Amino acid sequence: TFTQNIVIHCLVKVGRYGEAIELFNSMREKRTICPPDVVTYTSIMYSYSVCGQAENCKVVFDMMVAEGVRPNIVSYNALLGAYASHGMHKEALETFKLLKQNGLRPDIVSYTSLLNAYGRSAQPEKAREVFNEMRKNACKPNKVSYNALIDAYGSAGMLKEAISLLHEMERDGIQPDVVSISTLLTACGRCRQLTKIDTILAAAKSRGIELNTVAYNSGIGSYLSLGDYEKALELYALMRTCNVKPD
RNA sequence: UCGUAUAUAUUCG
Repeated sequence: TFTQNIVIHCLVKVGRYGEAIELFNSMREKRTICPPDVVTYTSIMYSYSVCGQAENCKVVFDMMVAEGVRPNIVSYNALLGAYASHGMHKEALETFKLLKQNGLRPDIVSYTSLLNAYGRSAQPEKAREVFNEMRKNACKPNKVSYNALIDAYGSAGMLKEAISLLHEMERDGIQPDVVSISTLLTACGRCRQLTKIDTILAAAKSRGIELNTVAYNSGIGSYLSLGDYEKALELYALMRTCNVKPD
């Protein structure tokens, strides 16, 4: 079972989902030799999540329960992640409640996924509530949690709040990273505040955060989305100067 | 890091 799980994991990572499911089904058929365990089911749930098939992710989750394997926190988190990626906050919240009903404690991944579900459905205030609840339950938000909340505000047009989280995280002892910066650069375009791009680039520089390709793309994309081609080209030139590869 | 699974950024059809 352990060996097969590793193979399934590899197949999923390289995008050979059909073969992963084939192997999964063969394990279920010959249950006496290598029966699927909680990791097997969860890996398959994850593969459906990656394919954007939240419904099938839930089907496998139910299948696991029906076949006598207890979902653990990672299984619930995989389902939460599938819902979150589609902004399906209602289903995500139900899953979150269900996990607690089954005696499991939400961990940082659970909270961050639920937060993200609200962020993706344009409900930054609900995302903030989840963030606060996380702390109340002695679950310290990390870099990923902060970045997800920054994106929740940025996607909702609340650039001020997004930027102030940069300072809030530092006060909390957490260093912003290139994802934080990239998220904010994207937010500048969505919030139509291109003048903040320079502010954010300066903030990155002063913290020693090196921008990568995605981060430059974010900034250039923000300029382009509002038609500021001059600034877009300028940023592209900076990217070349810094030896960051365009894609 | 200590044999396998889960959460955050650019592309908006």
